[in-house]
Amino acid sequence: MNNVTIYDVAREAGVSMATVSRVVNGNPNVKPTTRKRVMEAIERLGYRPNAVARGLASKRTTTVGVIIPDISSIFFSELARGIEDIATMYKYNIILSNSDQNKEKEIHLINTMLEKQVDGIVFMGGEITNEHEETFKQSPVPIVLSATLDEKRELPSVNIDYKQASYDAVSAILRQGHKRVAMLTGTLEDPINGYQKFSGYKEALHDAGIDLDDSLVVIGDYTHDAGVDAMEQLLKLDDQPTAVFASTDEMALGLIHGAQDHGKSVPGDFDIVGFDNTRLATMVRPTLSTVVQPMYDIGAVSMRLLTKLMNKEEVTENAVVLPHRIEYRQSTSFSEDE
Amino acid sequence: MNNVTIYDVAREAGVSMATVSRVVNGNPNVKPTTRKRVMEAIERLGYRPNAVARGLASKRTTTVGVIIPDISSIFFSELARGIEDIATMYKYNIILSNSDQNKEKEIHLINTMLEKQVDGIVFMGGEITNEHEETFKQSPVPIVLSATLDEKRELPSVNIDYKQASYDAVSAILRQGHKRVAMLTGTLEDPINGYQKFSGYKEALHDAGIDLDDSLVVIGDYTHDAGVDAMEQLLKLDDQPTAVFASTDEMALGLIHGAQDHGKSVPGDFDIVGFDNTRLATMVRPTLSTVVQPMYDIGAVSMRLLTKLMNKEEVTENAVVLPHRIEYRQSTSFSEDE
DNA sequence: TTGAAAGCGCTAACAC
DNA sequence: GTGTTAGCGCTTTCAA
Repeated sequence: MNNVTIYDVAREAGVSMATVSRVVNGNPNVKPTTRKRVMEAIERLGYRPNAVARGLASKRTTTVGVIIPDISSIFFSELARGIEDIATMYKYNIILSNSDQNKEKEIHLINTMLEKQVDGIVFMGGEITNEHEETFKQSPVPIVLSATLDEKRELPSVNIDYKQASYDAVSAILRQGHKRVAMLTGTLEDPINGYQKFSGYKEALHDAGIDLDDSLVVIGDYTHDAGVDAMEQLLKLDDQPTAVFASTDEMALGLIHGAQDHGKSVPGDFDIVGFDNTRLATMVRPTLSTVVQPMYDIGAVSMRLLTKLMNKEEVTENAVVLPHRIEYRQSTSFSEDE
Repeated sequence: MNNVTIYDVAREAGVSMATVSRVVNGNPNVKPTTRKRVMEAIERLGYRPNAVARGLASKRTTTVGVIIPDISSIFFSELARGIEDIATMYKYNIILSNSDQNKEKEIHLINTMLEKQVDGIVFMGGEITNEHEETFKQSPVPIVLSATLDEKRELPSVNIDYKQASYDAVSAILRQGHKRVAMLTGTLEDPINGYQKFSGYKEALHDAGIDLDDSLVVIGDYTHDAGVDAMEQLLKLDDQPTAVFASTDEMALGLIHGAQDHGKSVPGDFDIVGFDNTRLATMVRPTLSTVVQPMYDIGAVSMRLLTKLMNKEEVTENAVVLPHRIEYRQSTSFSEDE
């Protein structure tokens, strides 16, 4: 068992625990010969510092909490990897928990993590309610929102401009002469995949002088099957669309496959554009044209921002907005919009 | 800030800290009226127990470490979800770290987690070297291997029988009359995706009286592109295969797309079978026939096993082997092998 | 450059 | 049913 304490090392090396502590923590104020003696004692005894005791004494745990809707999602797991890599770089460990975007779970998880004395939290979620804000406000440690919108833009956060990205994608489609562009979106209750992206779609239509046609708007639950179903629904229309914009890549794949299942071809019969540029985008035929959201970077920047906040460094911009772009692949008959 | 301690609550409620501790920990030996008084004081003061102090005093952190090759992998993230769900069920939190299957990182991570006083570890990795075993042996807390092989079968672990699964898949293909069955495998250094699965392939061929043809064996790095490249390589052969078995789904998708890119059809020209049954298998056309590996369950069972070990419960079987089966979809021209 | 000593906030005997 | 009292293993002044 692991019962060697700093005290045992001190005795073994003939010094005080304070000195051992200094050596372990790389404090320069230790005579080299002493340091050597201590190191040897540590080695001999197989001493392993107890981070819990250290945390209690120092009030820092070098651990941050990460609340994520679903780690098995191809989208969020990429974000998580970005978070973890930067955390590792700054010597932090991560406590990871799934929330399923359930408000009660989210609040509960924040409290659990605060009990565990995390030094900060990265929060990925859906809607930020007043209750969320209340909880965030009570937190003694910084919290940054990652790929998650805070209406008021006062909380630290890292995102892209979803509405603008959506607007750009739909505008690019329209510029190719498409008159009937459908959208497969999330529900309007979903701030990003629903509200923001749909707003961009509407605005792009409006600016192109095209009326919104409700029959071209389908709501999906972000699964591949939702895409397949949506395409089936669109194919039943008398006046079918000639292009479809989906708010996630996975649904876009579903659209492509739904079309293919009915003998239609992409991009022959439909131009399809997705959103996110997950790895799925190149794992389909035709490969998917999509809006690039830099998931890994969003995670990485979120964690970097959190380290600054934890160190009480000066932060110029609290609400970081990363750039987006459109990657043209085979699912669209056009490939640039200059 | 959060400076309310158990002592403050005790004073506020007019009881001792021991009583507050009892209330907080749900100890039944507290008079209901007292409990109520304490609860109210807790509420009034906004007291939040400090899990670090509790961990130091009780020597239990209700936290377990999870070492994973890459959380952004569609395969491992599903496993992680299984682990996390069961951990939550048993009131544990998870410290999650990526190892990239790098031995030094793996060993380092184990030590870091032990410093943080985790109550147990779930380890996902590649090869278990002697150094790994040495480290595992030194651990004061239980470690279970998840989707990871320990040659000697002495460490707690949860897997399926990869070799048998591979054997079953290839045998099923051969039973359809295929004479030239190729395999896209990992390197032989990879215990599971390389060695085990390839062994099953060889044995199936052997039992069917077919000689191993080296030109039909391609090694890939588990990416979609590796599948595309492998198919290109196979298409150059004078004597082409009529079926290909891939050791992961993602590579199998690559095979399908590689064939399609060259105007070949699946399953017309090639029967393709994958391995894992990740969500990708149904996100492709034709949908992928594949060996079902219950990733979520492997994660869940691993964590369940760990809880038993942490509780020092009796464990009958240390090396758990979960069942596998083959799911037939559109990428094979046959659909059962009864 | 080093040591002594006082906590950090809680749990867990043990006593009453 | 409740209180007292040692620690848990470490960091961190403060002195020397």
